[in-house]
Amino acid sequence: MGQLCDYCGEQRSVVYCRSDDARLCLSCDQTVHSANALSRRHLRSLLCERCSSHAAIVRCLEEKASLCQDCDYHGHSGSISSSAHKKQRINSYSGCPSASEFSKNWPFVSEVTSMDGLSNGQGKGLFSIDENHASHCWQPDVSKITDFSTADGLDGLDSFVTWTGTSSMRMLDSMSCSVDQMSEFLDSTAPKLDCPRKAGLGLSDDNLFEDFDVADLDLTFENYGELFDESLGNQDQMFENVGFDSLFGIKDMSVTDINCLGDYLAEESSAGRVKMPQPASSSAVSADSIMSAKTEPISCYTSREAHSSLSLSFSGMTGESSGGDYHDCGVTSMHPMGESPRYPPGTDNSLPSAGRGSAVMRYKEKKKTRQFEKKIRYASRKARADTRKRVKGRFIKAGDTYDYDPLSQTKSC
DNA sequence: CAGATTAGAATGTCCACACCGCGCG
DNA sequence: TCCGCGCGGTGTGGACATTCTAATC
Repeated sequence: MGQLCDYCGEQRSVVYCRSDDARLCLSCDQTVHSANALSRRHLRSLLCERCSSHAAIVRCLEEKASLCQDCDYHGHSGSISSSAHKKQRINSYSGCPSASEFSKNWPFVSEVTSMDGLSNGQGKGLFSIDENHASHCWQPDVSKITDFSTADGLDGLDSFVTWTGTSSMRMLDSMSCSVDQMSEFLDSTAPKLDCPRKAGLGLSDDNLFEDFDVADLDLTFENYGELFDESLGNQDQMFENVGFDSLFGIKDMSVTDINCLGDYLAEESSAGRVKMPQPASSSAVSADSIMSAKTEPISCYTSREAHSSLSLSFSGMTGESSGGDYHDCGVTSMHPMGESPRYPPGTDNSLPSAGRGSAVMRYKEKKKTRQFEKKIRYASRKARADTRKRVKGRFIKAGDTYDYDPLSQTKSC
């Protein structure tokens, strides 16, 4: 028996909402996410049937179970037979799907639960997979998120791709990594990639980093509009049309590519040819940490758990490499599990050269004007803080009197 | 050359509370 | 629409703890 719905506490939870960090039954999912336009945008996915904790990203056809990253990995990496299981990717969705929409767009969703409480009452029995669409393509479709907020969501099974083996996309939590390290790392690795798919990564492309120095990259953004090409007019459109990957010129990065990159980096690192940034202790890689991340986009994958120390992250990184100038860019870089970067349909995913050029110009302009020295926003607060009593650097209550002797390290009232 | 140790630098955390800014009547 | 009130969150600096990096053995 799975976990009960976080909202009603009665029905079995079926859906995981990342934004709310909530596990909901389908009825409550519909109720909660029909409240307003913002909640309708929440990306949800099916709940892992094994751990009932995380969003499912794959459907194992053999086991007829929807699994999260961890459960998929642990369940399918142990033996050859299990790793050969056919699987299909499960995408996220938004909007407020009715039962019929659910079953139409996700016909594989059948045996998991009933749609008790759904308004139209059609949803008995939902989760199953049409194996006619099974193929052995390893490369999941990374382009689609079912959007039930629009009239034309997904066209049924187009959103599912089947492969075998583990999903193996170990997503990484943020870790400390200076821009210099990142730049050095990219500079040193880009030309050397010896991965069959490196062309797909774009890392072998000499032009990729032309006039694009990561160390110069200003990753401190005022808003998402600055991050993307403002010429697009509105940010929604930007998110619709531009993936974070495009920002960095890495396009068409499939899971295979990521695996190759991970493998390559592991080899290079172990051989000492690539110095990898040392992960901070807080950077323990876990799906949990990712799922709890408040902000989303930009993906960091490695190919295997063993490669978890090779993660790249842009969290807390800015374009300034000098010490003490780190600021959280406010845009951490994760594709939540099972969620794909969104690319403009039917196009390549590279930033248009004109847009890229303007982005570079805007960056350079901002770099000229930015100031990193501490700026006092409220002089009155500073004045107050300057006169406030402290003990060991900490503010103390105004009424308290401390006879603090720094040598004795004790206090008396 | 690899590993252990050490020193110094960098970064994060904590505290109290005035005040800013927002929502509400 | 404007105004006043109440409330919650923010920002402020110094000491200390923790983490990271580089140098040395």
